[in-house]
Amino acid sequence: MGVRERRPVTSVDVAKRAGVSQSAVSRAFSRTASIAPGTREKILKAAAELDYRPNRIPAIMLSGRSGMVGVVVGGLSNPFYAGALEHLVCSLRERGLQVLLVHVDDALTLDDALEQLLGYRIDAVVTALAIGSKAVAKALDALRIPVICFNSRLTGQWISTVSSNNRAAGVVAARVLRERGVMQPVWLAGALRNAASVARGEGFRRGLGAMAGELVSLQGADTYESGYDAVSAMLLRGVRPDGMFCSNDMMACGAIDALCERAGLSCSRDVMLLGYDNIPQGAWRAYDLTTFDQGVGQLVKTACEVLANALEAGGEPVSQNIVIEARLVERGSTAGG
Amino acid sequence: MGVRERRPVTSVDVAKRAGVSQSAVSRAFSRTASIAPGTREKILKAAAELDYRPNRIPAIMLSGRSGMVGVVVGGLSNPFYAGALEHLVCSLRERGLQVLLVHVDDALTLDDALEQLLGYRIDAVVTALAIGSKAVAKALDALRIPVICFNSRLTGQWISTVSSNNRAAGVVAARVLRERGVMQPVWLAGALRNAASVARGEGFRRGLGAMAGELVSLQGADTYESGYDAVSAMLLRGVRPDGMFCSNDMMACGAIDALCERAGLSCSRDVMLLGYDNIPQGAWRAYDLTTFDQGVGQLVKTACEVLANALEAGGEPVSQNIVIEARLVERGSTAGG
DNA sequence: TCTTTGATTGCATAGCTATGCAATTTCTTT
DNA sequence: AAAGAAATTGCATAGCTATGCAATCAAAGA
Repeated sequence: MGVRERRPVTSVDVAKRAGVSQSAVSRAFSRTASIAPGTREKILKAAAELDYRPNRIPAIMLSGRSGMVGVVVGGLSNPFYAGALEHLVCSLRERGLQVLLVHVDDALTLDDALEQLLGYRIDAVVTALAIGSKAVAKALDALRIPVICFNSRLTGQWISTVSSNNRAAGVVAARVLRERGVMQPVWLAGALRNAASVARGEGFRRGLGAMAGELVSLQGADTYESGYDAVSAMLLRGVRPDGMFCSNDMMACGAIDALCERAGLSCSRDVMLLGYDNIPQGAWRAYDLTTFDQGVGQLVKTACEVLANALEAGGEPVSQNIVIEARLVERGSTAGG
Repeated sequence: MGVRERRPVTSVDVAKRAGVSQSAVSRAFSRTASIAPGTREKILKAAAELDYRPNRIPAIMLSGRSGMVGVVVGGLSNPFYAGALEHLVCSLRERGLQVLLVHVDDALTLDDALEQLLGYRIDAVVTALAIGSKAVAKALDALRIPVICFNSRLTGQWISTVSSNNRAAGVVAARVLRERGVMQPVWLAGALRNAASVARGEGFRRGLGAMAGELVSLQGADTYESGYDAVSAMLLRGVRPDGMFCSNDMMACGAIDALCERAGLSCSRDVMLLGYDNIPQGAWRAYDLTTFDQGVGQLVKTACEVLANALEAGGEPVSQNIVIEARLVERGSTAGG
């Protein structure tokens, strides 16, 4: 048998074996093309025997569309983002789009990463970056391909956003605490440049109304540790809250642990507490956290629809901004008693 | 100015503007090619003015190498996998490899997904699937490209594995519990087809030695809920453990919560408990979980090296199996008192 | 100055598929 | 049965870059 050829199987090989032209092979694998059922069957049989897989690369060259979407993530350590990514990958695949994944620490990495992705002629970009600056927006807009951002305030000709109604949720959080007689409310903010966090804080303050004067604001950084540390410091300063709203669930868990461990305060009995994101860990019995569910499924589905619209716009920039209401999920941390 | 052309900028456009040939442009963007510094500068300037990005697609056709690696994940809801993915994406990018991400629920999805990925001529596959069957191994091996699996027993000409020493860790877990006077050990297993879990259980049983007769084995499914439920059922049956080894941290957290809530048992004071994976949540104060750290960094680094080897093998199948020792991380859940 | 060497550049091509168009075959209709 | 309509098929080509090869040019040595 001589040397085993490693040359990949092409449509020409299949055509030869099936006794048809190369174009027939191409059509056999296309859903829309016109081809006789018998011919298709014959070709698919030959293809299976040769273990032929249609090569998408030449098609990309011809159409200029790769069918790949660049997905930029940062902070997968937050289960909310990990879950969102999982949903996103599935939804995009259902639409025949592949995910080219990039992880980003800072703006520098982002530029680099985008350069590389552009070489692959990605059709669009989806980002779940919590933090976005004007520079980032500019870099994304310069790509001249559709960009979809979650919970971001980035703007641009090509940039669409899908966000939960952070401000409204903040108002609701305040109402819940007021209704239950909270006298000393505390707001635990996320990273300074996290637009969603800022909006949640604004809503909370507004919702507190007359009580806003009593509000104590803490600065966190979106992580469990930052929540734990911020609340520990607050306790050392002698502040004794009876109600808290935390910009996300990770920090909320940190806050609960600090309250308990540093001051013996029990969440719910001594302090009512709300988080945001509805991560699985918030439902763990040790935390039993009241929180806001952004509806990851809905969020991702909407993002995909926006994306599909933008891709069909035929090279014209599309910019939509969609807001989805978050749903309050009440658990033990606001049950009182 | 007429109609704005949407045709993407090609190397020919840059060549024209810079007054050189198309090949010169190609060489200007290549690190190895021979080109005069002045010429390169001139070309890069023209390229920047036109906003030209080298297109990798034609190069893929010529070389047959896409520079993309298919990464198959399932269960990103386990923070261990989410973290591993994050590391992996970064490490691969440092080596100039892009990540084409696929999420998989079951074997069916996998076949579909692989079909699609093959169309993009991926150079290799990396999987972090906890669960692998013979059918999966066969499907992967049939791709005739390097495959790297984490913590798996999949075998094949093209399949390499990188695993932590699950059995040895199980032995260590048993020793820890024995040394601290545990009389009623319990093993909480992960999903049945999870090879890593099986190995951990075997090691644990072996490490218990004479005490293995007392061992109570529970069946979980790798999730928090499954751990909570399995332990709750055990408590209902009247079993009162004083030492537990859980196949992963998620289940360990569920176990701790069930012990406390269903039987008022305190982890550490009444029950010594170990997990596996060292997920961030295990370090949260509410759990303070002793666990085994697989060393994600090391694991991923090794996987990338194996991958690089395999890619350099020039089409010949490569199969390595590397085992890394897990490190015991002692925290409060085994502190006693 | 002439030859030799090395560096730089351009030409031409390969790589594989999808698709417009024309040619051919099959089916319908009268 | 003939003509027209519809379906099917093959031919030829575009799409963009990297690279072997030959040609050109500059520099160095004789």
